Amino acid sequence: MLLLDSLGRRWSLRIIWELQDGPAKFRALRSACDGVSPSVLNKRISELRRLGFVEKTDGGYGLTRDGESLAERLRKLDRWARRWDKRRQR
Amino acid sequence: MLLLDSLGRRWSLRIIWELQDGPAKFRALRSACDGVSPSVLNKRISELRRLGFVEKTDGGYGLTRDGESLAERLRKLDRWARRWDKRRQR
DNA sequence: ACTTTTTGCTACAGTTTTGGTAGCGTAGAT
DNA sequence: ATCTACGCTACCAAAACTGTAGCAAAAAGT
Repeated sequence: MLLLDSLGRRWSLRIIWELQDGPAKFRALRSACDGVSPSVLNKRISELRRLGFVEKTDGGYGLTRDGESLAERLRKLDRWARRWDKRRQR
Repeated sequence: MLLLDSLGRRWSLRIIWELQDGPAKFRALRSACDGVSPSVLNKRISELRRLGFVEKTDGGYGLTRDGESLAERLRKLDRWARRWDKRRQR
């Protein structure tokens, strides 16, 4: 599966998720991601930039157009997951 | 993000993905997943069963209704990823 | 009944990935 | 000069994953 080959590693999608409301700086992004270690975060950011999902903006790291598009898909998936979780708890 | 909390670990979504065309037995599922080690596969299967995405059927391990529903979402995401990849290669 | 094959799964050691903390070098503000 | 915030690297410990071997039970074949 192509998506998971690129984004299946830990924190990849989470980073996209945390950037969906606008750019964030390295340290802010770090604490948004439960304090992921800076080495891993840096590695992920590099990968996401190479893939074209994330870019450096004036306000920190932000999503590209592709990144925004992916974030929208993730929101859909998240809505589904929430419904699933509610059904599940009954 | 709720979905990734549950399914963010390696092979979780891949297993769902590989089961989308019908049940598979342990060893077949294993080789479908690039020969993931049996210990990890067993762990993931247990988690997915506990979450209610996978169940034991007569033909091996198969998707529950929730599992099928998730697989459908993954297919949509995969279609998006393929389009993204094509655009990207230009 | 007996052998053979297949199955799900465990055990173990080695490698890779991630976690956690400390801190460097730079840049701007005071 | 000092202080603060920044991105980022280094380092080691811990956790996760890999790869292989092999067991016990069930199924299948003869």
